[in-house]
Amino acid sequence: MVFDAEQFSRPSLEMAPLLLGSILSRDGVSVRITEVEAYLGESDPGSHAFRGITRRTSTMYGPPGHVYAYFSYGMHVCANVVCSPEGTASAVLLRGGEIVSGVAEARQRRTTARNDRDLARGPARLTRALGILLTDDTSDLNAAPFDLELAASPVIFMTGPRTGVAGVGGGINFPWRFWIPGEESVSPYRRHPRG
DNA sequence: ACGATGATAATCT
DNA sequence: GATTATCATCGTT
Repeated sequence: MVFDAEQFSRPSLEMAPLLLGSILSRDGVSVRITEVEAYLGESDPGSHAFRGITRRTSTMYGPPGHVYAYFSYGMHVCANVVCSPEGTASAVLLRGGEIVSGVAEARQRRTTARNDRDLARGPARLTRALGILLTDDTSDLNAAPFDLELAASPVIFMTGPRTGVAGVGGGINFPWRFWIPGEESVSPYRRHPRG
């Protein structure tokens, strides 16, 4: 046990900045988290759980400190940390990080990465570098093959609009993206044309 | 540096 | 059948 799962019984908006600087390991590769996004659940128009519980979102209603993994754009896996008590949907999407050990392993999984900076820059790249699959959905982060070490002390961070969220949930009314300023592994901000 | 585009499939309506 | 919490690649500055 490397963290107290009770810590994640709070809303994802509170947990998101605390995950910055934390180290997530899986199967020989360790990533220092540098960018995340908070999703509040049923009250959040940008959240998968906005329209209630479905087969996919049921994990977000599960116990905190577990993995919510979903399949995206036909070829990518993205990973969240479930927050809030069981029964309440809330999660923090892991958007990017820096490989701090197991670079060779990560490179084997991320053969298209041209440099080490790109190994885990972006949510789908991060899961790929760690070897996270759809079958890791609902996994406990306190048990093998995972290991999560929360940052010992709070980190300086910045906030802004969430990336890639369509509709009203993506506007500046929901500045729920958090990142460590100056980090190479933080994805550049992109404006998304909305038709 | 940035913008456009195709790839590709689980989930939901 | 539509939508999508994306990435790699190619083109242009």
